[in-house]
Amino acid sequence: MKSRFAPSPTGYLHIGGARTALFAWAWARKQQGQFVLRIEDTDRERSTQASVDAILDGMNWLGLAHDEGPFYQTDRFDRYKEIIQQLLNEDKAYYCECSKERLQILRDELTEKGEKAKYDGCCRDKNLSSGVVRFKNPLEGVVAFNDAVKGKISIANKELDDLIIARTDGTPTYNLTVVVDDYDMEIDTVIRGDDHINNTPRQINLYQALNWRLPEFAHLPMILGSDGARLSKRHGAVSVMAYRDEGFLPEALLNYLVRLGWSHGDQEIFTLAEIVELFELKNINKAPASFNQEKLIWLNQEYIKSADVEHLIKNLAWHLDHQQIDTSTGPALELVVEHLQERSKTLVEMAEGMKMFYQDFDEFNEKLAKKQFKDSQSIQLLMTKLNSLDDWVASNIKDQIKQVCEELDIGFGKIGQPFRLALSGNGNAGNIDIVAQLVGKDRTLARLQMALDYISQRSD
RNA sequence: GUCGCGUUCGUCUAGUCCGGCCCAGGACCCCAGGAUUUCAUCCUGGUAACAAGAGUUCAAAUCUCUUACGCGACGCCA
Repeated sequence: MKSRFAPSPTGYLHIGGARTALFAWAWARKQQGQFVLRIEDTDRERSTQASVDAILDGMNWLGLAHDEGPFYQTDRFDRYKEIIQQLLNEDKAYYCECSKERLQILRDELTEKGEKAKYDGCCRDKNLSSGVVRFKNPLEGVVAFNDAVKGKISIANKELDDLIIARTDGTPTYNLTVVVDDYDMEIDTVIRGDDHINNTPRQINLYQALNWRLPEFAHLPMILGSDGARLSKRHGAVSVMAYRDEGFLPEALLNYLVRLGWSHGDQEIFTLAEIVELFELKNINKAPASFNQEKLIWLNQEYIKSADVEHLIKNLAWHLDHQQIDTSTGPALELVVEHLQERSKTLVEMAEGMKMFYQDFDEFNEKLAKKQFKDSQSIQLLMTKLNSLDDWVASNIKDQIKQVCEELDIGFGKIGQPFRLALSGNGNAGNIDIVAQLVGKDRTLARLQMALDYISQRSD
């Protein structure tokens, strides 16, 4: 069994494409079959190597490995030509010399009359020998197929026209290449977006003209933006790699994507292995789904919370580099990541939260400092106590804080809050004793001194 | 416009094939409590939907028809 993902390289890998790829990949894996990657680059005007690279990068980051390919349609022009010639020889296709202008006028006229704009078959019987090549679509009858997600679909042949299968320059067009490739590559299940659903009857006619067996079709509903319109740039990030940049874990994105239009009862969280094991085409929804960033964030957080520290560190590398955080000196990365795991929605957040352990800062958050840094006595006392601490571990630090509370007869928060701010600069810190331990003795004392300086400066 | 496809809480969805167990369940978001050294996490609870109408039936979210709305296709793009 084989399925495929066949993007055209006219841009980066976007969310919709990624989900299509995921479904095709999951189905192949589930069947213990092969997953084929094919680059549909017949449109040479718009296809770019940069896009090919971007798609490959995206697939790679997601971890959707292909078993065959990537195949490039531009490498297969001889094969397409052969098929086009065969169709011409068998009188199943013909040359057409209608100009683009004539076609445009024809379309305008038909649209005006309220009819479907389709080619009128003008050159069908002219026996021409140059121009574009058109496929002789059957005039009568109905094309019907059973879509694995949409169910029975049928359309009358008279709704279809004679589609162009080769351009004036001889290059083949999509509807021809996709049929030839899916046949040659022995694709059993064609999984693609339902924007292709209207092409399917034309392709089926092509299969039949060629006497080829039909694959199964599974048309996935589109992904919509929050406003119900087709997902596009104005809805925010649509590129898969933008989600890496924003701090998402690939498996979280995959989990989110698989639940967009597919479900297995009430289960929300799926490991990759579970997706493969449980995936069924029949559980795919017919209706389009809206992309909801909040749920993605929730999932991401769930994944971060339960991930292996090592795994997080691996995925964090890009962010540390990007945010220019040098972790070569300072506390062990593992400990910091572990501490941040429960409090980071994204890897970007986590990296930001790491800064206080590896970088010094010049000033405190002004608003918080004004509120928290008032009493120098308690800070002074805390400093003295911490300074004399030999074994710099969280439990001892905690004891010292408690002692300060007792001696001064104040609540934990009274000293805890200023301490927290002193350590972090912005108040974003978790367990104060652990944070202090990780920040280290020297830096902790230096920052408390900074707080003291701040207080004396203000009172001047 | 024509053709195709679709329509369950704000969002993702379960249930629809084989009508009753559904005055519709789960999750995100939101709200209220609780726990906690801030935040976060965690726990408990709550709000909220079968697009509309007609029909079949003892019984319809589930079957049939009509309407509305949405999306897609209608390219020498894919």
